[in-house]
Amino acid sequence: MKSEPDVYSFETLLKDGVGIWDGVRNYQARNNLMAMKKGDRALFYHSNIGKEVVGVMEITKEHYPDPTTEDKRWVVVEVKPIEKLKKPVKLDTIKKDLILQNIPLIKHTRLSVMPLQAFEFERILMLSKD
DNA sequence: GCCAACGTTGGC
DNA sequence: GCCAACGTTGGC
Repeated sequence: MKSEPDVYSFETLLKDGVGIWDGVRNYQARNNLMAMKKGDRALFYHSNIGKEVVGVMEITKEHYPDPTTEDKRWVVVEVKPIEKLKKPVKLDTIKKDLILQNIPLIKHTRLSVMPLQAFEFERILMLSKD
């Protein structure tokens, strides 16, 4: 899940303790939000500034209508921070990694909420420990 | 239903 | 700050 850190950063989420993932206005990203189940894990990616995966989150509440718009098409989920990565995983590193060649972060750069296979998720965590 | 124009995202 | 990619809108 991507956020520009000057708008909403992982540090802010840590401070808040819980966050509402609002503002998604793209059908594909919306569908990915709706596929999330309580207890699912998600990675927090800082787009634009940093361009790196910085933390792990857990979905604490499944999708409901986005309170920031009247438009019924859009939804939010609620998340809480699980851990801050010791070493952020840079987009560069992900691009160079053979195991992560097919993740949407690389292929669909503009998509803000995207699914990961379990092995891809674990691989990113592994790269954060190097 | 097509497509040009336009707006937004995000990497560089 | 620029631009590529791509989604959306509106005229026809």
